[in-house]
Amino acid sequence: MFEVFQKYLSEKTTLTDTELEMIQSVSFTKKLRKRQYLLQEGDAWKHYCFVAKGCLRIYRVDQKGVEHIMKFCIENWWAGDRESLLTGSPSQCNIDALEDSVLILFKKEDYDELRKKIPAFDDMVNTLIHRSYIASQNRIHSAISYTTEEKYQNFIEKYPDIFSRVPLHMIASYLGVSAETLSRIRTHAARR
Amino acid sequence: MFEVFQKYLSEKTTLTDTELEMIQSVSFTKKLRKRQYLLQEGDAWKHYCFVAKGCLRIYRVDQKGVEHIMKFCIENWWAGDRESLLTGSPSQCNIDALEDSVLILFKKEDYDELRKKIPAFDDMVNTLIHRSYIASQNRIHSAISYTTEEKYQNFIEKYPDIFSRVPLHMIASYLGVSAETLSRIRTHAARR
DNA sequence: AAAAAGCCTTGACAATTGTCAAGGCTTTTT
DNA sequence: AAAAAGCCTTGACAATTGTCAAGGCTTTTT
Repeated sequence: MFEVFQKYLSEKTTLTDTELEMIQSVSFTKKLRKRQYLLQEGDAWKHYCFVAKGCLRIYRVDQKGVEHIMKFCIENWWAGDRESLLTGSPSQCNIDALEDSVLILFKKEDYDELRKKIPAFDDMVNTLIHRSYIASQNRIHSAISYTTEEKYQNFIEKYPDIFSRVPLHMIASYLGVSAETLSRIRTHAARR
Repeated sequence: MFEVFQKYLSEKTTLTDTELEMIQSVSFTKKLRKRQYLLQEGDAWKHYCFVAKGCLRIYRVDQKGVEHIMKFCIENWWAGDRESLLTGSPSQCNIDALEDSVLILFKKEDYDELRKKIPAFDDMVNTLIHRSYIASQNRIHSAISYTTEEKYQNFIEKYPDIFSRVPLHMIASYLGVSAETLSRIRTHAARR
């Protein structure tokens, strides 16, 4: 499965064979069956994790036991909890697999080492975090500005590939509305 | 006013006098009177901007003409639009001053040059973007998980210094609720 | 193959929120 | 000093949303 990651790298940057070999040598693969956990609340997260196949979901659970989905991660996305990774604190997130999945993992130290040794890799990672930040800002904008219907339409437009493989009640959770409300918005929208 | 930025730098990293001189030599100061604009929708944003004094607000305007506040920036915060900066596209944001303000600015190219030449500065900037991302994630969590009252309490806890100098209707906008609803939540909360 | 679990929709009703309007107080402008 | 603008609150009412419950369909498990 490393070839999926290799393809991803080749689309994002240019590496020599030696550099690619360095990257591969510190990577390791993990397979997750549907419903298995990659991370549970309270544990510290210490890796970088690339999704080569499948679909993960990152969520937090509130005091009432309700799950709130922070992110879906399909092929070519990165999963993990940056807060726990950066601060070393126990994670508030759970990550589990919505489908059987294959992941390419790096220990934080190895990954940081790669960034120091391979400038092109470092640049790529920099761009990545920038883009993640921008995506977050746009999601915040959606959350505070859009009506529920607009949030839903925006999600479909932006993530058609996620929309088609994830249950609707999870999309509702991601958008911050109840499953029933999303259902009603859908029937309402379909009628027009 | 550069000394405010210098103090900020000394708290975040360690630099030699030469490095500090390099940074100062490419920086420039801008003063903004209350209600003046730093950036208007449609213009490209090409700087990094540190707030040495005052208070700015970054907001977007929707189709109905309603403003939605993305961020408040007080002393020691960074203002700007990373999306426009990274992609070169025209900004969807407006930035204006809520108080008379003093800003330390860098052209993007100069800033990037500093990062290349000064590893400690580069590390600092890296940490900064990471923390910004984490803060965004937590705001998303608040937006999709909390009740309006919880969002409000969370804001006061996290940003007491912003809370005390910004009008309530702007905090309402930041939280994604109407000013009237926030007002009612406040009277309700005060009664207990 | 049968049973269980998961997913989505719909109804009923209560709770929350937005909108419009008005009024009082404070701050800014003239 | 007077006028204007900005800010916050409150009422009335409609619109939106959440919660609970039930039912039908599909997928997964036994």
